Amino acid sequence: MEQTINDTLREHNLRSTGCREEVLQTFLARATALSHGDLEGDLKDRFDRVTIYRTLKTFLEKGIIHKVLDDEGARYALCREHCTEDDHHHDHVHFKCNECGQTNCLENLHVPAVQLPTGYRAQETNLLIQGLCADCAKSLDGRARAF
Amino acid sequence: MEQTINDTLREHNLRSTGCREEVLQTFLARATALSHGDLEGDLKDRFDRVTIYRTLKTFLEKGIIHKVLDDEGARYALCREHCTEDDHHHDHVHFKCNECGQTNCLENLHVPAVQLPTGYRAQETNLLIQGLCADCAKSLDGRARAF
DNA sequence: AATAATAATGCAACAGCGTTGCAAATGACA
DNA sequence: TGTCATTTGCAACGCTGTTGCATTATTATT
Repeated sequence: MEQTINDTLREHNLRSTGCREEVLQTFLARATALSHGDLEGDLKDRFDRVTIYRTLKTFLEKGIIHKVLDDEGARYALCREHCTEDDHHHDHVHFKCNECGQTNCLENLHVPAVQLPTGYRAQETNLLIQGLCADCAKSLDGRARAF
Repeated sequence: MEQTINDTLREHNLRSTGCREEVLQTFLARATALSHGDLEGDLKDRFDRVTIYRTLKTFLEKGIIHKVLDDEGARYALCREHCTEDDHHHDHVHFKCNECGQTNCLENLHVPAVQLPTGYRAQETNLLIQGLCADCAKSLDGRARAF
């Protein structure tokens, strides 16, 4: 694992540093879209806020993570497909649960094509669906039945 | 026009005040999604920043404007359909031009349905397409041909 | 293993966004 | 016209994200 992380950094031409390793580690462990605040919560005693910001920026540029549009501020998630500096490709759907607050990539759902008006050209697409994730929907149903 | 604005406010149970009239006026005049900063630019000599924030918040709650997801911060646009406090309904596409920076509602393009994984429930959907609007695409082509 | 070159970090400072509390001003309505 | 609830402006604050600069760590090279 330790190895995987350093391999990933090296593959993207980045030096291995404590902050980068731990940020990447956190993304792998949490497996959900994280905000800067989420990361700062975990890492602030060991690293400076600014360093975390710069790490996110670097990872974004190098294609290790991608930005996830959220109704409140920015989040980031690992690129599962192999992205590089020049070729970030993400056309999957993002889902935010209004109950637990988690935002996730639905990797295998990709954004349906939309017929734009004449002359318009699409470059990037971002689809965010908000609602209830399977877990929350289930436990809310359970709670409702109890009444 | 002046009349329309006050009617709209009244319909949503809001008092007519200078700031509300001018903010609404600005939305009608600019016909594009506006950020708080855009409004502040136009109105800051007449109204306080905070008042503009509160006006946006009120309009949002009452269903006069809706939030538009943007890659950098929040924007707002008029609700064309008739929304109320309890019933905000927006399933149209938002388009942001990477050249001129404008974000617009494509009212008549609505978001295609997506088959979510089992157990998931959708409540809101937000599709942002970024690229070139017709005007910018055309003028960029023209410029390219000149070389 | 030591070094030099380059890159990353921490710190301080700053700008912008968005919110809150409170006193003063304003709008709606009798 | 006066009353009351609502809205406004102001001051202050916290959070997000950025920049410049001196220090420290990583990497490649000898």
